[in-house]
Amino acid sequence: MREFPSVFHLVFKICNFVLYFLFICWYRKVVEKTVVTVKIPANGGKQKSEGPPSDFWSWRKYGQKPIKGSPYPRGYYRCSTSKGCSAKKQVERCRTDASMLIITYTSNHNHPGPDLHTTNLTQQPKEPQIDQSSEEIPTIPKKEQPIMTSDEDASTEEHFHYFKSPIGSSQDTIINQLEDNPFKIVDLENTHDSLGLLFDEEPLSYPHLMTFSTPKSEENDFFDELEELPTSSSSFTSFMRSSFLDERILVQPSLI
DNA sequence: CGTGTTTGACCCGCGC
DNA sequence: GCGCGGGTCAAACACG
Repeated sequence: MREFPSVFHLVFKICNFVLYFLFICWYRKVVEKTVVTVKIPANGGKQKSEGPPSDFWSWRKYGQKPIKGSPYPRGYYRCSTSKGCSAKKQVERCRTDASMLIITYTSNHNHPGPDLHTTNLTQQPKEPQIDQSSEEIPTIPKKEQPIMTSDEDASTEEHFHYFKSPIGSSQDTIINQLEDNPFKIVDLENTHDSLGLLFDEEPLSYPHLMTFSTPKSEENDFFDELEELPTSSSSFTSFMRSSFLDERILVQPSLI
């Protein structure tokens, strides 16, 4: 009769393991997306500053599709820095706030990024440009774009505000970290209008995107947790907690 | 000539 | 099964 607790414990472990596995599947599918909103100047600018600011990767556009419910198309970019790199990103405009760019990064770079120390900001690698002659920005006619000097460009760069969401857009929620309200959860679908104001408060640095969480670390977490599996009944929740903390929003005001 | 963009066609998942 | 919407492919084209 003393076997009962051990059998029960074994079943519990198996269930725990299955839950781990299911969670990892879900986690990889959903959380591996990194959503970045970019605030661009409302008064526009020349083409160079219209696209997302450089993240030091080289991106190649491979498609563009109109999105239902949005007047702006979505551009699809693939990393061209290295062949075989599966890193992708989608660039679209906020449907309600044309000054907001929503960049969704998927997958990860499988190669080392360019050396930031040797990368001159004035000589940034080619970045996806949102050609104003195309339909990417239908609201800003090309001829009306004011010609900006390089200094204006530099100042424009400071107007880009970045936001990294630990949860993919598929959940329609983002977590916004502000000084007064660090863990405010915002419904993305309903608060596009407020995003600009929200993110104006906290400029984020872009180089984070160079090294956003990799599957390797997640795998390590996964196997590390697997090793702990028999020891704690609350390991699942702690794992989830730690995993989400690892995917915390990166806010670095150092570049101010 | 190499690289990147454009754009229509195609594929696939999902809901009805 | 069918239609729809999102994502990708690939040929044509542009550019330096």
